[in-house]
Amino acid sequence: MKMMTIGKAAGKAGVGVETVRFYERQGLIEQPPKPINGGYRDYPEETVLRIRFIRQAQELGFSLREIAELLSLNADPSTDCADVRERAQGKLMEVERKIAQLDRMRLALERLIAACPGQGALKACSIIEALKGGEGVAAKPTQDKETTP
Amino acid sequence: MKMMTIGKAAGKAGVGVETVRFYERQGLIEQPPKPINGGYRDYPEETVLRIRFIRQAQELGFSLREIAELLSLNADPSTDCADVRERAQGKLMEVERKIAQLDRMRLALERLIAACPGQGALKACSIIEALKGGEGVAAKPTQDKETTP
DNA sequence: CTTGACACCGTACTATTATACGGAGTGTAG
DNA sequence: CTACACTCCGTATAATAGTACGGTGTCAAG
Repeated sequence: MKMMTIGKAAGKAGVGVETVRFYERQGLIEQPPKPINGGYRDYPEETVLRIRFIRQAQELGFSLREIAELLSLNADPSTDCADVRERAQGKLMEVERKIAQLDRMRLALERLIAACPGQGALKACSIIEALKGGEGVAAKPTQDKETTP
Repeated sequence: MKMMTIGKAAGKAGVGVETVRFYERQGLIEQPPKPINGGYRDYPEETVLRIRFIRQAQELGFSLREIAELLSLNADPSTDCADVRERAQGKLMEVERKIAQLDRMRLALERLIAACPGQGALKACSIIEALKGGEGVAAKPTQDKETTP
Protein backbone atom coordinates (compact mmCIF):
# COMPACT_ATOMS: atom_id res chain seq x y z
CA MET A 1 0.00 0.00 0.00
CA LYS A 2 1.18 3.48 -0.82
CA MET A 3 2.73 5.38 2.00
CA MET A 4 2.47 9.17 2.25
CA THR A 5 5.49 10.66 3.97
CA ILE A 6 5.54 14.18 5.29
CA GLY A 7 7.31 15.39 2.16
CA LYS A 8 4.61 13.95 -0.09
CA ALA A 9 1.87 15.42 2.05
CA ALA A 10 3.55 18.82 2.07
CA GLY A 11 4.01 18.67 -1.70
CA LYS A 12 0.36 17.82 -2.30
CA ALA A 13 -0.75 20.62 -0.03
CA GLY A 14 1.60 23.11 -1.64
CA VAL A 15 3.67 23.93 1.43
CA GLY A 16 7.10 23.03 2.77
CA VAL A 17 7.86 20.19 5.13
CA GLU A 18 8.77 22.64 7.87
CA THR A 19 5.39 24.29 7.61
CA VAL A 20 3.67 20.96 8.18
CA ARG A 21 5.75 20.37 11.28
CA PHE A 22 4.96 23.89 12.45
CA TYR A 23 1.22 23.28 12.10
CA GLU A 24 1.63 20.04 14.03
CA ARG A 25 3.32 21.89 16.86
CA GLN A 26 0.49 24.44 16.83
CA GLY A 27 -2.06 21.66 17.07
CA LEU A 28 -3.68 22.59 13.76
CA ILE A 29 -3.08 19.14 12.32
CA GLU A 30 -2.52 15.88 14.09
CA GLN A 31 0.85 14.22 13.87
CA PRO A 32 0.38 10.61 12.76
CA PRO A 33 1.85 8.10 15.21
CA LYS A 34 5.37 6.95 14.52
CA PRO A 35 5.33 3.32 13.39
CA ILE A 36 6.00 0.93 16.27
CA ASN A 37 9.19 -0.38 14.76
CA GLY A 38 10.49 3.13 14.04
CA GLY A 39 10.59 4.47 10.51
CA TYR A 40 8.55 7.16 8.81
CA ARG A 41 5.11 8.49 9.68
CA ASP A 42 2.29 7.87 7.26
CA TYR A 43 0.12 10.92 6.58
CA PRO A 44 -3.56 10.49 5.74
CA GLU A 45 -5.17 12.38 2.87
CA GLU A 46 -7.15 14.36 5.40
CA THR A 47 -3.99 16.15 6.53
CA VAL A 48 -3.50 17.47 3.02
CA LEU A 49 -7.04 18.80 2.98
CA ARG A 50 -6.59 20.43 6.36
CA ILE A 51 -3.41 22.17 5.28
CA ARG A 52 -5.05 23.45 2.12
CA PHE A 53 -7.96 24.71 4.21
CA ILE A 54 -5.55 26.49 6.51
CA ARG A 55 -3.81 28.28 3.64
CA GLN A 56 -7.07 29.32 2.04
CA ALA A 57 -8.47 30.58 5.31
CA GLN A 58 -5.32 32.59 5.90
CA GLU A 59 -5.81 34.37 2.61
CA LEU A 60 -9.24 35.34 3.86
CA GLY A 61 -7.79 37.11 6.84
CA PHE A 62 -8.10 34.46 9.53
CA SER A 63 -5.23 33.97 11.96
CA LEU A 64 -4.04 30.49 12.84
CA ARG A 65 -5.86 30.81 16.15
CA GLU A 66 -9.11 31.60 14.36
CA ILE A 67 -8.52 28.80 11.91
CA ALA A 68 -8.10 26.42 14.82
CA GLU A 69 -11.51 27.56 16.01
CA LEU A 70 -13.00 26.95 12.58
CA LEU A 71 -11.45 23.51 12.43
CA SER A 72 -12.73 22.68 15.89
CA LEU A 73 -16.26 23.18 14.61
CA ASN A 74 -15.58 20.49 12.14
CA ALA A 75 -13.81 18.11 14.42
CA ASP A 76 -16.24 17.08 17.07
CA PRO A 77 -19.57 15.56 16.11
CA SER A 78 -19.62 14.20 19.65
CA THR A 79 -19.31 17.45 21.61
CA ASP A 80 -22.09 19.69 22.79
CA CYS A 81 -24.05 20.59 19.72
CA ALA A 82 -25.41 23.85 21.04
CA ASP A 83 -21.91 25.06 21.70
CA VAL A 84 -20.69 24.22 18.22
CA ARG A 85 -23.77 25.91 16.83
CA GLU A 86 -23.10 29.07 18.75
CA ARG A 87 -19.48 29.29 17.70
CA ALA A 88 -20.46 28.57 14.12
CA GLN A 89 -22.92 31.44 14.23
CA GLY A 90 -20.20 33.77 15.48
CA LYS A 91 -17.93 32.73 12.63
CA LEU A 92 -20.77 33.07 10.17
CA MET A 93 -21.30 36.67 11.19
CA GLU A 94 -17.60 37.34 10.82
CA VAL A 95 -17.62 35.79 7.35
CA GLU A 96 -20.64 37.81 6.31
CA ARG A 97 -18.98 40.98 7.49
CA LYS A 98 -15.90 40.19 5.44
CA ILE A 99 -18.01 39.47 2.38
CA ALA A 100 -19.78 42.81 2.74
CA GLN A 101 -16.48 44.66 3.06
CA LEU A 102 -14.97 42.90 0.08
CA ASP A 103 -18.05 43.68 -1.90
CA ARG A 104 -17.55 47.36 -1.17
CA MET A 105 -13.96 47.05 -2.26
CA ARG A 106 -15.01 45.26 -5.41
CA LEU A 107 -17.41 48.05 -6.27
CA ALA A 108 -14.75 50.68 -5.64
CA LEU A 109 -12.30 48.87 -7.88
CA GLU A 110 -14.90 48.48 -10.60
CA ARG A 111 -15.70 52.17 -10.44
CA LEU A 112 -12.02 52.97 -10.54
CA ILE A 113 -11.52 50.80 -13.61
CA ALA A 114 -14.59 52.22 -15.30
CA ALA A 115 -13.56 55.80 -14.59
CA CYS A 116 -10.06 55.28 -15.82
CA PRO A 117 -9.89 55.39 -19.61
CA GLY A 118 -13.04 57.49 -20.19
CA GLN A 119 -12.05 60.91 -18.95
CA GLY A 120 -9.45 62.33 -16.67
CA ALA A 121 -12.07 62.57 -13.95
CA LEU A 122 -10.31 59.83 -11.98
CA LYS A 123 -10.38 61.86 -8.81
CA ALA A 124 -14.02 60.93 -8.34
CA CYS A 125 -13.53 57.44 -6.95
CA SER A 126 -11.54 56.84 -3.83
CA ILE A 127 -10.59 53.32 -2.80
CA ILE A 128 -10.42 54.52 0.76
CA GLU A 129 -14.10 55.35 0.77
CA ALA A 130 -14.85 51.74 -0.10
CA LEU A 131 -14.63 50.33 3.41
CA LYS A 132 -16.30 53.19 5.22
CA GLY A 133 -19.23 51.30 6.73
CA GLY A 134 -18.96 48.16 8.86
CA GLU A 135 -16.60 48.73 11.73
CA GLY A 136 -14.24 46.02 12.74
CA VAL A 137 -15.42 44.06 15.74
CA ALA A 138 -12.94 45.47 18.23
CA ALA A 139 -11.25 48.80 18.89
CA LYS A 140 -13.93 51.32 18.19
CA PRO A 141 -12.59 54.74 17.27
CA THR A 142 -12.96 57.40 19.91
CA GLN A 143 -15.96 59.58 19.30
CA ASP A 144 -15.21 62.79 17.48
CA LYS A 145 -17.14 65.28 19.52
CA GLU A 146 -18.75 67.49 16.92
CA THR A 147 -18.20 71.21 17.27
CA THR A 148 -21.95 71.76 17.02
CA PRO A 149 -23.08 73.22 20.35
CA MET B 1 -8.62 76.30 14.42
CA LYS B 2 -8.72 72.82 15.87
CA MET B 3 -5.46 70.94 15.78
CA MET B 4 -5.35 67.16 15.41
CA THR B 5 -2.30 65.73 17.14
CA ILE B 6 -1.11 62.21 16.51
CA GLY B 7 -2.88 60.97 19.62
CA LYS B 8 -6.22 62.40 18.46
CA ALA B 9 -5.77 60.92 15.00
CA ALA B 10 -4.86 57.53 16.43
CA GLY B 11 -7.85 57.63 18.74
CA LYS B 12 -10.24 58.48 15.93
CA ALA B 13 -8.83 55.69 13.81
CA GLY B 14 -8.99 53.19 16.66
CA VAL B 15 -5.27 52.43 16.86
CA GLY B 16 -2.38 53.36 19.14
CA VAL B 17 -0.01 56.23 18.57
CA GLU B 18 2.85 53.81 17.95
CA THR B 19 0.91 52.14 15.18
CA VAL B 20 0.48 55.47 13.40
CA ARG B 21 4.20 56.09 13.59
CA PHE B 22 4.84 52.59 12.32
CA TYR B 23 2.61 53.17 9.29
CA GLU B 24 4.45 56.40 8.63
CA ARG B 25 7.77 54.60 8.65
CA GLN B 26 6.31 52.03 6.25
CA GLY B 27 5.17 54.79 3.93
CA LEU B 28 1.52 53.83 4.24
CA ILE B 29 0.57 57.27 5.48
CA GLU B 30 2.33 60.54 5.06
CA GLN B 31 3.84 62.23 8.08
CA PRO B 32 2.63 65.80 8.23
CA PRO B 33 5.44 68.36 8.25
CA LYS B 34 6.66 69.52 11.63
CA PRO B 35 5.60 73.13 12.19
CA ILE B 36 8.39 75.56 11.31
CA ASN B 37 8.70 76.85 14.83
CA GLY B 38 8.80 73.34 16.28
CA GLY B 39 5.88 71.95 18.21
CA TYR B 40 3.38 69.24 17.30
CA ARG B 41 2.38 67.92 13.90
CA ASP B 42 -1.16 68.52 12.71
CA TYR B 43 -2.82 65.46 11.17
CA PRO B 44 -5.43 65.86 8.44
CA GLU B 45 -8.70 63.94 8.53
CA GLU B 46 -7.52 61.97 5.53
CA THR B 47 -4.93 60.22 7.65
CA VAL B 48 -7.66 58.87 9.90
CA LEU B 49 -9.50 57.52 6.87
CA ARG B 50 -6.36 55.91 5.53
CA ILE B 51 -5.63 54.19 8.82
CA ARG B 52 -9.17 52.87 9.03
CA PHE B 53 -8.87 51.60 5.48
CA ILE B 54 -5.63 49.85 6.36
CA ARG B 55 -7.18 48.06 9.35
CA GLN B 56 -10.22 46.99 7.37
CA ALA B 57 -8.13 45.72 4.50
CA GLN B 58 -5.97 43.77 6.90
CA GLU B 59 -9.03 41.94 8.18
CA LEU B 60 -9.72 40.97 4.60
CA GLY B 61 -6.38 39.21 4.32
CA PHE B 62 -4.26 41.88 2.67
CA SER B 63 -0.72 42.42 3.89
CA LEU B 64 0.62 45.91 4.43
CA ARG B 65 2.53 45.57 1.18
CA GLU B 66 -0.67 44.75 -0.70
CA ILE B 67 -2.50 47.54 1.06
CA ALA B 68 0.18 49.95 -0.10
CA GLU B 69 -0.56 48.76 -3.63
CA LEU B 70 -4.26 49.35 -3.14
CA LEU B 71 -3.62 52.81 -1.76
CA SER B 72 -1.34 53.65 -4.64
CA LEU B 73 -4.26 53.10 -7.01
CA ASN B 74 -6.04 55.80 -5.16
CA ALA B 75 -3.19 58.20 -4.83
CA ASP B 76 -2.21 59.25 -8.30
CA PRO B 77 -4.75 60.74 -10.67
CA SER B 78 -1.76 62.07 -12.54
CA THR B 79 0.10 58.85 -13.24
CA ASP B 80 -0.29 56.60 -16.22
CA CYS B 81 -3.92 55.65 -16.30
CA ALA B 82 -3.47 52.39 -18.15
CA ASP B 83 -1.06 51.22 -15.49
CA VAL B 84 -3.43 52.06 -12.65
CA ARG B 85 -6.19 50.33 -14.55
CA GLU B 86 -4.18 47.19 -14.97
CA ARG B 87 -3.21 47.00 -11.34
CA ALA B 88 -6.78 47.67 -10.32
CA GLN B 89 -7.92 44.80 -12.47
CA GLY B 90 -5.43 42.49 -10.77
CA LYS B 91 -6.70 43.53 -7.37
CA LEU B 92 -10.26 43.13 -8.52
CA MET B 93 -9.63 39.53 -9.49
CA GLU B 94 -8.04 38.91 -6.13
CA VAL B 95 -11.02 40.43 -4.36
CA GLU B 96 -13.46 38.38 -6.40
CA ARG B 97 -11.54 35.23 -5.57
CA LYS B 98 -11.73 36.05 -1.88
CA ILE B 99 -15.44 36.71 -2.10
CA ALA B 100 -16.02 33.37 -3.78
CA GLN B 101 -14.02 31.56 -1.12
CA LEU B 102 -15.81 33.31 1.70
CA ASP B 103 -19.10 32.47 0.09
CA ARG B 104 -18.16 28.80 0.18
CA MET B 105 -17.24 29.14 3.80
CA ARG B 106 -20.50 30.91 4.52
CA LEU B 107 -22.46 28.08 2.94
CA ALA B 108 -20.52 25.49 4.89
CA LEU B 109 -21.18 27.31 8.14
CA GLU B 110 -24.87 27.66 7.32
CA ARG B 111 -25.12 23.97 6.58
CA LEU B 112 -23.30 23.21 9.80
CA ILE B 113 -25.68 25.38 11.80
CA ALA B 114 -28.70 23.91 10.05
CA ALA B 115 -27.52 20.34 10.59
CA CYS B 116 -26.78 20.88 14.20
CA PRO B 117 -29.92 20.80 16.31
CA GLY B 118 -32.01 18.62 14.01
CA GLN B 119 -30.43 15.22 14.26
CA GLY B 120 -27.08 13.87 15.34
CA ALA B 121 -26.13 13.59 11.65
CA LEU B 122 -23.58 16.35 12.09
CA LYS B 123 -20.88 14.36 10.37
CA ALA B 124 -22.35 15.27 7.00
CA CYS B 125 -20.91 18.75 6.66
CA SER B 126 -17.23 19.38 6.73
CA ILE B 127 -15.92 22.90 6.99
CA ILE B 128 -12.78 21.74 5.31
CA GLU B 129 -14.64 20.88 2.14
CA ALA B 130 -15.82 24.47 1.94
CA LEU B 131 -12.73 25.92 0.31
CA LYS B 132 -11.99 23.06 -2.06
CA GLY B 133 -12.22 24.95 -5.34
CA GLY B 134 -10.27 28.06 -6.25
CA GLU B 135 -6.58 27.54 -5.66
CA GLY B 136 -4.52 30.25 -4.12
CA VAL B 137 -2.58 32.23 -6.69
CA ALA B 138 0.85 30.87 -5.83
CA ALA B 139 2.34 27.56 -4.73
CA LYS B 140 0.39 24.99 -6.66
CA PRO B 141 0.36 21.59 -5.04
CA THR B 142 2.50 18.94 -6.68
CA GLN B 143 0.51 16.75 -8.94
CA ASP B 144 -0.61 13.51 -7.35
CA LYS B 145 0.36 11.03 -10.01
CA GLU B 146 -2.55 8.63 -10.00
CA THR B 147 -1.75 4.95 -9.68
CA THR B 148 -3.75 4.26 -12.83
CA PRO B 149 -1.30 2.89 -15.41
C1' DC C 1 26.08 -3.06 0.94
C1' DT C 2 26.76 1.37 -0.34
C1' DT C 3 24.94 5.77 -1.64
C1' DG C 4 21.74 9.43 -1.99
C1' DA C 5 17.45 11.30 -0.88
C1' DC C 6 14.51 11.98 2.50
C1' DA C 7 12.57 11.64 7.62
C1' DC C 8 13.19 12.99 12.33
C1' DC C 9 13.94 16.41 15.90
C1' DG C 10 15.66 20.14 18.42
C1' DT C 11 17.14 24.59 18.16
C1' DA C 12 18.03 28.88 15.84
C1' DC C 13 17.10 32.46 12.68
C1' DT C 14 13.93 35.54 9.71
C1' DA C 15 10.05 38.58 8.26
C1' DT C 16 6.00 40.99 9.31
C1' DT C 17 3.38 43.75 12.26
C1' DA C 18 3.26 45.91 15.84
C1' DT C 19 4.22 47.66 21.17
C1' DA C 20 7.07 49.39 24.78
C1' DC C 21 10.56 52.43 26.85
C1' DG C 22 13.15 56.46 28.00
C1' DG C 23 14.58 61.02 27.86
C1' DA C 24 13.89 65.61 26.17
C1' DG C 25 10.65 69.04 24.48
C1' DT C 26 5.82 71.29 24.19
C1' DG C 27 1.10 72.96 25.35
C1' DT C 28 -2.43 73.99 28.45
C1' DA C 29 -5.39 74.05 32.69
C1' DG C 30 -5.40 75.80 37.05
C1' DC D 1 4.41 79.54 36.43
C1' DT D 2 4.07 75.07 37.41
C1' DA D 3 2.17 70.32 36.93
C1' DC D 4 0.84 66.98 33.91
C1' DA D 5 -0.33 65.03 29.76
C1' DC D 6 1.10 64.57 25.56
C1' DT D 7 4.60 64.78 21.44
C1' DC D 8 8.91 63.47 19.38
C1' DC D 9 12.41 60.23 18.19
C1' DG D 10 15.39 56.42 18.52
C1' DT D 11 15.94 52.02 19.97
C1' DA D 12 14.35 47.67 22.06
C1' DT D 13 11.16 43.94 22.71
C1' DA D 14 7.13 40.98 21.44
C1' DA D 15 3.75 37.99 18.90
C1' DT D 16 2.72 35.54 14.88
C1' DA D 17 3.98 32.64 11.18
C1' DG D 18 7.06 30.55 9.28
C1' DT D 19 12.11 28.94 7.38
C1' DA D 20 16.72 27.10 7.96
C1' DC D 21 20.29 24.10 9.92
C1' DG D 22 22.73 20.18 11.60
C1' DG D 23 23.19 15.74 13.24
C1' DT D 24 21.32 11.10 13.11
C1' DG D 25 18.25 7.54 11.40
C1' DT D 26 15.73 5.08 7.46
C1' DC D 27 14.58 3.49 2.96
C1' DA D 28 15.20 1.85 -1.56
C1' DA D 29 17.69 1.71 -6.07
C1' DG D 30 21.75 0.22 -8.11
